[in-house]
Amino acid sequence: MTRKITANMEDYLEAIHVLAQDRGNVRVKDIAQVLNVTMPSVSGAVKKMEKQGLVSHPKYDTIVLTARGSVMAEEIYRRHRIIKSFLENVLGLDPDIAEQDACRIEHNISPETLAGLKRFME
Amino acid sequence: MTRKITANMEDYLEAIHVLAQDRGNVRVKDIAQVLNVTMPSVSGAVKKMEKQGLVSHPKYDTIVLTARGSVMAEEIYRRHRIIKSFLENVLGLDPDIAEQDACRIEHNISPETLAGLKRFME
DNA sequence: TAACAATGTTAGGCACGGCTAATTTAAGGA
DNA sequence: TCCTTAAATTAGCCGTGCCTAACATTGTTA
Repeated sequence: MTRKITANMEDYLEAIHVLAQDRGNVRVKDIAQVLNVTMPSVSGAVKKMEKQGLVSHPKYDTIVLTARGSVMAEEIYRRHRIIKSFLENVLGLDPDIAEQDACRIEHNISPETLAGLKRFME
Repeated sequence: MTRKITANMEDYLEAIHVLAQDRGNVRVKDIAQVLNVTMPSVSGAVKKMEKQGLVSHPKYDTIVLTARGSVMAEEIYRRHRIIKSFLENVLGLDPDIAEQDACRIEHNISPETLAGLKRFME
């Protein structure tokens, strides 16, 4: 039932989640800025996510995560935080690099490895 | 000069490298088997890699890495081994899972993080 | 040597995800 | 109210990388 989602869509989902927390409402333009893509790219991605029931987006309006989208976004962001924290606090990496790497690794890590990282930090 | 390469091409390069070490000569079929794709997919990928000067591949013949391809493949495989070793020996993960995760993470990790992992294991 | 099996390639199509250019809508100011 | 501008959308294109179906080549074997 939980349809698989691409790494790209995970990025969009996460960006929306973070923007919503920071600024309240989320527009196509904001996402484009954060993800460093053009607005048409965001439009297309959001449309796809809407079909998958992850966001709600009335035309020309702001974008809101559905319950399901929210759950997924939080899960992705949770992975992100764990990975970043590990890189920063355990490996002692520069926060910017830790952030960058977390962004990419978060899409490709198994629950087991994630649990391993977490265990390690306690 | 070192043209950037996609994660997918890295997989192909690595597979060829490993196959060459294991069995000596490498055929389209072998790569297809290892990467779990069809032969036409391999044909296309190999053609692209040939254009980039990474492999040599006479029609209907075996595939051989060029010097440049070899250097890149070894570098990728080195990353792979470090990551796998970390997951297995430091985090104590199952070797199969460590292998799987290494395969995916190796394409998305910065030199800094890699160095961090390595440092950690000494 | 002729035919068959295995291997490889080509042709053509699909999904993803990016882009630019052109159009549409919404919102604010004269 | 009308007009300008910012934001968003649509249309259309491109590259990547996968697939199936059809064709070509190689090598083996009867």
